[in-house]
Amino acid sequence: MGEIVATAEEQIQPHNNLEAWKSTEKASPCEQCKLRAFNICHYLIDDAPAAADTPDKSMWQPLERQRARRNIKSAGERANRVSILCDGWAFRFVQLPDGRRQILSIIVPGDVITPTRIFGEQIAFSVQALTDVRYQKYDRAALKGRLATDQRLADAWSDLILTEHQQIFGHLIDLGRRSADERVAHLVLELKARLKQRGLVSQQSFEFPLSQKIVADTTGLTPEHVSRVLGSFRRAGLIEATETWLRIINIDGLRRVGDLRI
Amino acid sequence: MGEIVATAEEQIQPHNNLEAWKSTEKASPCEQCKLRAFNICHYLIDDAPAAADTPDKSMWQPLERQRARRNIKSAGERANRVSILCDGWAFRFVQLPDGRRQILSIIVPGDVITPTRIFGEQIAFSVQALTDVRYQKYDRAALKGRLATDQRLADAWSDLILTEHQQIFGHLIDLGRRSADERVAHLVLELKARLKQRGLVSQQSFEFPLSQKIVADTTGLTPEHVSRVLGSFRRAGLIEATETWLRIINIDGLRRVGDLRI
DNA sequence: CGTTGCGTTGAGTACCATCAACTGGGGTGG
DNA sequence: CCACCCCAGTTGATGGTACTCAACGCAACG
Repeated sequence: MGEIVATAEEQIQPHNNLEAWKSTEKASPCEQCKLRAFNICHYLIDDAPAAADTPDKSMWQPLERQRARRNIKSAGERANRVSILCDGWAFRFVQLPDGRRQILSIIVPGDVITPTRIFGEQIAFSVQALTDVRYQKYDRAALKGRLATDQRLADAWSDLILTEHQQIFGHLIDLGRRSADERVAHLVLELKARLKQRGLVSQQSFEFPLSQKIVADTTGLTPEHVSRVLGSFRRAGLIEATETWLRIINIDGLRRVGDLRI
Repeated sequence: MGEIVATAEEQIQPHNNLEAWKSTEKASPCEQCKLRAFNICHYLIDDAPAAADTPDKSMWQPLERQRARRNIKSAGERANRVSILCDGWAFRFVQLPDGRRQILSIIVPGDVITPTRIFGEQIAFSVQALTDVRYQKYDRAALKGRLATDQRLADAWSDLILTEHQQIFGHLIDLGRRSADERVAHLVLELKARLKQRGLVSQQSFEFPLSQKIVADTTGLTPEHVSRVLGSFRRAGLIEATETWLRIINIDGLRRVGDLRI
């Protein structure tokens, strides 16, 4: 882990817009959000129909915050809010009584934390913050109301659910039928693709705040083995990584390992 | 595999209502369906609102049929129909170019084949018939229309999607964090629970038309290992099985192996 | 300066895959 | 009617991938 992605931090600063929010919190926190152009918020805010029945006071609420390693939601909890992750990373997971843990999916900035919550109050998994996070809550009923009248928002939300489904299926294939190398490479490439859609990748390098324990619990491996796999990737000149950033050096090589087409 | 569940076939005959349909095919094929009380069709047909805007001619269409081992849908295909499996079993799967195959889920009689198709035309997986099957197709747009006006149907459909989600999450946990024994036991118990909801379990015994190759592709194992696991279950007095039926002898023992609570 | 958490590395091992041979049943064709 | 094949399942031998257990370095932190 000696080699450092020296310039990465200057290139992208996903957190810096938060500094701006702090000072203007009485206005909409979404005002200066750089993700808005690339995620569902575009349809919620910018593209709202002219006759929007909801000047939606919920949109002017201050953001919720949570610190790294704290749970945002717990399995079985009931709630009538749908949250969107404005800043920071999180993950959905299930904790088994004997200590085993399976991470169901990683949530990156701009994602909806619980897209299926529009269908029901309860969720079957817990959500934990991976970094310090801020998120916006929307009232479930109000959202459902808007989905009923705003066709473009409804379509976008449908897309969200379908995309999530495909991600889960990809994950199932990884866990059921792919080797450790394939799983890890695939995870890296998938996260890169998702971050790219949000404008958070530059020069093949991006924020990657996953500890090896988190990677292990996502890919169904042990942390020790993840260390070996990532080590082999590094020695093969495929990637470079620090604690919080990752740069893909040889993307074709990495794809050869883990971007197996479905 | 010597021991036979001698009386099972007399106890339940899930296929026999089809014989009735054959002779009355000009009427609604759903007329005599025994599953209707237990699945989404209840809300589609029996519980239709008085002012149903749709005397839905689609409901009077003859059933589609497909023979065992043939694909019902292929990944990437576009279609504007949502299908409900009236009779027989099927499975959703992804075929990898190198021959590996992962089964995403098993579809039992009464299930919606593609619940998420209401959100979009395309699906990411293929569906294959496991036995001879018959299914009813509904027009996606018409269904969406009814969902918009019929609250109980909409709620039922939401439930469908949430339930499917939870099943998938359970599957992810199995593949990522559970041993072969646990996976197989869990699969058996999950299918039993789902069949029970449809009134298709009697005396702990139920139809089970999955070959060991199918079980292997579902659980991420090899057929040989599935054979060993099922063999050990049989020798331990947990289950009895024929090619198409399965009886749980010692449900507590089986639960101790694979019903680990989430 | 001890502690704690994370990553790395090594040695030994277990679980499951792979390869192979064999069985029995069902279908097919001579 | 029998020979044959094919498929599903079983069983054994062998091996590899990834796990387990353990020790250690290192940075952050109180």
